[in-house]
Amino acid sequence: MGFTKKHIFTDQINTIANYTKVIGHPARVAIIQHISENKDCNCNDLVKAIGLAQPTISQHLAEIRKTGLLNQKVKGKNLYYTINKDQLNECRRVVNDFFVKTQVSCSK
Amino acid sequence: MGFTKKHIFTDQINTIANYTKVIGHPARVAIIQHISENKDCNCNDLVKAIGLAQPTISQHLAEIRKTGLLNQKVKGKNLYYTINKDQLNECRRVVNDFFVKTQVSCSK
DNA sequence: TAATAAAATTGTAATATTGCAATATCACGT
DNA sequence: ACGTGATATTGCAATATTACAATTTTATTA
Repeated sequence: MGFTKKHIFTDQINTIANYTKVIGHPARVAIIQHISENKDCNCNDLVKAIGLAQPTISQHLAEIRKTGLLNQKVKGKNLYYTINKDQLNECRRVVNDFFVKTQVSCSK
Repeated sequence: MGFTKKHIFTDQINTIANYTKVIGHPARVAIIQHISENKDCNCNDLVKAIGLAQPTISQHLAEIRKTGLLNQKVKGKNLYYTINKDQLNECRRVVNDFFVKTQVSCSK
């Protein structure tokens, strides 16, 4: 095989896994942190700061974007990224709910 | 390539990614939830409850074990799993710190 | 319009992951 | 010791992921 059998799981479970999967790579953690810490951060800045090639960073950015965690602002030929705070909060809520639910269940 | 360049990231970032990567697969989310919700849950129970083959469940269990999130209790020929609450709490703390740090940074 | 600069896309190689059948291991009961 | 049941391991096929070079796209500026 090689592919994940998503159809056998509930939407709720897939949602949790989708969010955590994005944060499940150090480059994407570093990208999210760098964007949050630096106003007017573009792809090139991330390439320099993180040390992966430009296509690699661009690819990771696309993965993060899929979950709605990024906003883009075009200024001339530059594309500046910021964190979508609402979506980050939603992501945090989903992940936190997983922890809370699990902790409550296993304390019964 | 194909492998993750972990050495270019800080330990802190790799720790976050390691924890979230484990939760980044729906089968592992389902396994963790099922174990937390059911006392005396063994591998066979998970196979029946989740619907993946026994070797697949066993493999996912091994991945979750690597992060220290599981305890094992041998009772005869059965192996019962429970959640390691301390480690789950540590995991929650690491992931929550990531969210807090990111939210604080991008609100400046 | 040509040169430049930034970022996405394409193509590709290497490695990792997912899933399962078959087998091995381990502990119990007979 | 033998059979049984539970789980881990092995081996393998299919797919996904990671990373980068080369190229394309897009917008800007000379």
